[in-house]
Amino acid sequence: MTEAGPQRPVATLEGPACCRSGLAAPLDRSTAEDLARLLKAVADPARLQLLSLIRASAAGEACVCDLTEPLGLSQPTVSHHLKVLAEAGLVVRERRGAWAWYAVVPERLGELAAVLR
Amino acid sequence: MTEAGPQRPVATLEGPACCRSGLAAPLDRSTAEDLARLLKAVADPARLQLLSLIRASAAGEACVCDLTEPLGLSQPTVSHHLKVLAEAGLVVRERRGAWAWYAVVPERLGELAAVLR
DNA sequence: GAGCGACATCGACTGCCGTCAATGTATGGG
DNA sequence: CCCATACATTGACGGCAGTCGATGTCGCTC
Repeated sequence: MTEAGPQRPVATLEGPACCRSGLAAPLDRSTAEDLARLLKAVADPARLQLLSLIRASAAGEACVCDLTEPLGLSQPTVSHHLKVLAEAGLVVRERRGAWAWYAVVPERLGELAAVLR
Repeated sequence: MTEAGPQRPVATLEGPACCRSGLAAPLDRSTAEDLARLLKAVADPARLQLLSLIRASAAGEACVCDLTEPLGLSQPTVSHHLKVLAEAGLVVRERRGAWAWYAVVPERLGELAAVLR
């Protein structure tokens, strides 16, 4: 059921819209936990490499088989990391035949970057 | 000796200068680990609250005693988190009498944000 | 200088996270 | 229809990270 669950703890990050500068105002516990959850998804060497590899791919997307070797990790591990990234909304998955193609969501990365500065 | 160790694994993040867009090009393992180390320092609810609290303080700095209560954590735990942030270069410490004042380093946060987008 | 107050460090416990081998599921080809 | 391929899930293991109480250290005050 992990496939199409729209109510995930991914956090909105944008409260009342406007120019939220993130850490400008004191964060309450709940908001901080949401943000931390999202940052944890990126705070891993393997997942950072995955994001960079996918982004650097020809069409901006890549399948698992192309990612396993350059990372030097087993296929289940790569799948696991991609799932974490997907649940954080940082990548999207698209089944195409027997393959699963992953593409990064630049807007999501932008949100993350915007909150930090 | 932890006070003045200049050779810590904080990572430079800026390789050959220029406009490094971070995840644009494939990251090698070592670079990814450095970046992840830095992101891990921020990927924690308590530390995010600390950063926001310090930044929202009057003079842009705060002592431990002012941070313990709003976080609802023990003093040793707060000290621990501040040490992690300091080792990542995200905050600086200044002893003033019996108190220790912490201030955020906006440039460091900016670097982090720049790498993500 | 003796005692107090602010912070740092230590040691221990607990839970979470990254990793893999083994297994399950589905798609496509012969 | 059966097998090979691509990917996901499960279960288990090891290590790390967050938390606290207890203790250590430094500066201030009387």
